Amino acid sequence: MLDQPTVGMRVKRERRKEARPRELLAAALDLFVEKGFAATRVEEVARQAGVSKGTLFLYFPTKEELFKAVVRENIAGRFPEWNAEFEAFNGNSSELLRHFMKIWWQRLGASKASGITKLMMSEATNFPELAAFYEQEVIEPGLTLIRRILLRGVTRGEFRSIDVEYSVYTVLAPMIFLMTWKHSFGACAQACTALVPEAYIDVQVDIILHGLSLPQQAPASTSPTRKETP
Amino acid sequence: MLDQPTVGMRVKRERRKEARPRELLAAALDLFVEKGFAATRVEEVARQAGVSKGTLFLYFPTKEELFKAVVRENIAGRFPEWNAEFEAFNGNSSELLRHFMKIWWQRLGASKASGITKLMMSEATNFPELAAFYEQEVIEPGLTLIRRILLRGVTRGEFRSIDVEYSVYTVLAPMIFLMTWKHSFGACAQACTALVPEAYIDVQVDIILHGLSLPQQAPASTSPTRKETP
Amino acid sequence: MLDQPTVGMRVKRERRKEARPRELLAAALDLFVEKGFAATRVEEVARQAGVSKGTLFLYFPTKEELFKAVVRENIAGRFPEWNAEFEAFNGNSSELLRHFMKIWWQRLGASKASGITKLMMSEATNFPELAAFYEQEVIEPGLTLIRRILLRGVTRGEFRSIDVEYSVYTVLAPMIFLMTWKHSFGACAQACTALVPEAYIDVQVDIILHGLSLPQQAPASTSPTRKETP
Amino acid sequence: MLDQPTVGMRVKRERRKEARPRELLAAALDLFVEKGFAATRVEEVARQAGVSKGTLFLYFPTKEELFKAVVRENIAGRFPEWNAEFEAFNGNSSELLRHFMKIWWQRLGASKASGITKLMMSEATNFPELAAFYEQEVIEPGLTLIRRILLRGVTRGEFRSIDVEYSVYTVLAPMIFLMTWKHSFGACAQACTALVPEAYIDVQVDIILHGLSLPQQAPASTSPTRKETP
DNA sequence: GATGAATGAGTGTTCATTCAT
DNA sequence: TATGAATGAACACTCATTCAT
Repeated sequence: MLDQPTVGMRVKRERRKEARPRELLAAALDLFVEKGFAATRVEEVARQAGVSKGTLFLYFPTKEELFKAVVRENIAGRFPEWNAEFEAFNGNSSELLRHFMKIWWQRLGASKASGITKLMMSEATNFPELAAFYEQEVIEPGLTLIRRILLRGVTRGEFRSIDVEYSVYTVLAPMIFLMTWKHSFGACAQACTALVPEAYIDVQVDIILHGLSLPQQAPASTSPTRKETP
Repeated sequence: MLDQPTVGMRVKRERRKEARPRELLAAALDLFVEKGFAATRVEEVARQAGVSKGTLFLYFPTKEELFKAVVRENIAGRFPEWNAEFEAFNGNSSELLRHFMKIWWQRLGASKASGITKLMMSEATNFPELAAFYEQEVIEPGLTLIRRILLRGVTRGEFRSIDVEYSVYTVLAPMIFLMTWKHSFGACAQACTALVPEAYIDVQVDIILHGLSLPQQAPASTSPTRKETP
Repeated sequence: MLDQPTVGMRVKRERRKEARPRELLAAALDLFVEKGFAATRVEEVARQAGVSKGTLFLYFPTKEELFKAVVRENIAGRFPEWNAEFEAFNGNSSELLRHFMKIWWQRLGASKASGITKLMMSEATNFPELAAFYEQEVIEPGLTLIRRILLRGVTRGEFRSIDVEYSVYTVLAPMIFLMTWKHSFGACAQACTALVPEAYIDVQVDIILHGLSLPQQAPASTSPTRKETP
Repeated sequence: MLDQPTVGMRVKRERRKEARPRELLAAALDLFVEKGFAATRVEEVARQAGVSKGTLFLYFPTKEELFKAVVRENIAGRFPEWNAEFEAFNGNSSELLRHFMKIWWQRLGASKASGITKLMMSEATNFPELAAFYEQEVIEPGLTLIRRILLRGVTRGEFRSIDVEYSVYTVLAPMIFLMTWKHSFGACAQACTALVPEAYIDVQVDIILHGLSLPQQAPASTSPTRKETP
């Protein structure tokens, strides 16, 4: 996206050819996030990418495939990297969980890609094929990664032995909530619902780690979470 | 909704006339919750309410106004009742929080009304005015109630002194998540995303109370939460 | 079609409602015959019937269904009448066959409906569902009727015992040919391909009856066929 | 078509250049016959000819011109050969007619060329200029040949004196019908419309000869036609 | 000459909204 | 007041044709 040519620019055919899908995916991400799947017009995606409607269909055979490509490009394709980071991590599991949630926010939650998740929540029931795809490519790997983190903590004796199957949702829920919120009420900012994501995450992590900690000890890391004066 | 006449019933004209908007709103609630805003056909709403398409537009000038009316009609004033319950509660704050989340699920989360919340999340940005209304009438009182519960716990020395402003979201997030999930991926049930709400809530409450508990002690109540063998 | 209101006329809503399908079918017949199935635009059908495109879809859910309705109205629906005539016929089988082919021409072949058959020949391979429908609703009953006529002749000892299964095509082929021809080269009238249908049919019938007659005798009827001077 | 290079072959540039239109015409013939004019995609023609879409338009300015070229290329001058065969034929006229129809089927009807005729029937009205050309180059010589055969029979006292001008259609119709049928309903084979061409032709010839035979005698040849038990 | 990326007018179908009855 | 026939602006997707390379 760095050297993406502006619409008017004359560029070599071949370079454009290679750049096209990227430009289309960028435009599609923008518009899907802004308007949702159904309300986004393929023609507008094309226009925003600086091409004609027909050209879009040269690269993506249907609107649904365009959407899937957006999901792959922005979310699904990142799990290998995250899984690798998980496996390479050396610290204790509390640090791991905190690390995981922080980089999740930095790399996904704070980006436009978080809008995709909110979008899927909204449209899942109306586009079952899309929902199935998303479940398989995003939700399932995501849940698996969280599960592995929690199991690591339990196995290593760092977390108390909780019901892992349901505890994954304790980690997932605040993330999903944050993405959903950010693209709904967070975007219609009233005072009461203003939410500083980083602070929110700090607090969630803090409480979750407390919640997972072994009875006799405080959670391993005493991180710089926001705290009220005692 | 108790004396809502069944479609076939012969009722006095005047009563029907008054009942019309109610029947339309009931049908619209059903369908909006089931299919979302865009995918709901006004004709189907009318049919389900037992009137013609034209009649619907007699009462609601546009589909958007119908949607607004549905949301306004259904957010209902449950809060006075809940606030009263809060004030009358005598047990410790852990029990209070657990009680609150359980009855929330029973009375709201499990009902069709939870679909409204999911809907609002989906459509908030498309209906800013409505979003503001919803924030004021639903979200704000909800957050306030949660805040009071947490403050009670902290004040009474039952919870550790957390950042209350952000901790409310620790309570809110799992509820919002559950409602959203239930009406999205929960409805397209794949194996991996099956979620038994009551069990889910038990686990969340358990972890939250752990997370809020004072360092030196286990959470007050040893409730029937799902646990792995120690 | 007698009192079909002209487009501009103001007519009672109800009367129009009833007339609509007929007007649409008439327009559709015209255009399908003129341009073929694929090349006919539903919008033009609607316009020619004096309604908007949307209205057409109020009466016929798809273009294919519109076509089927045209086929039913103009061809398929006539077999009961023809079958009845067959059963009521009292003369000998030669007269029956001649009678059948003549009224076939008068009622179908000479009408615009003959264009439908030509059209189906052209588009059958591209619209398999339509082809199957046509085969079932038109071709099969048509072949059956011809088969019954021939069998009658053979059974009554009026025709020689031919291979009835293939002889039906001896009767069918000239009719199909005539319809096809009329709407193809017959419409681009060059001298050499001018074909007076009635005369053509007379000759075909004459030869067919000769061809079917018993060896020892001339065909029963000495009809007014065109003959060269002996 | 004998030395048409296979797609993958490396051939001298000049030879390929000359071969191009031929390859394109061959591909176009295949596809037009298989799918009809409208349903054939120029891109597929190009692909099947092993060139790019742009190249096709180098040789044929429009799809219509390609179609015209295909028809012109394929109607071929088979008539001199057939006329010569006619003139050299020594047997009686019944045998001649039977012979003629059989070789017609073997050499033309059974080949891809029969698809051209069906195509022309379908598209004649859309390509009047082409229709005129086809009439002059194919239909007229064909009718003339049939006319000569019939006249021969009448002149030699082998056929009864029928109206030759119209009787030619008695011969032509089953052939046209067979080609049309083969490329329409014959290709969507339902049980009821299955048609074995050779058997069909035998029966047609049999009946036609019977139909043409002099009153007092059976047709000259007692050929192996399909017959029911006497 | 040959390519194939790009175009954009055109198609069947949907649906919120109108309005004569 | 209530109806439901009628509307027409959209929309996803196609494909013959163009033209820079």
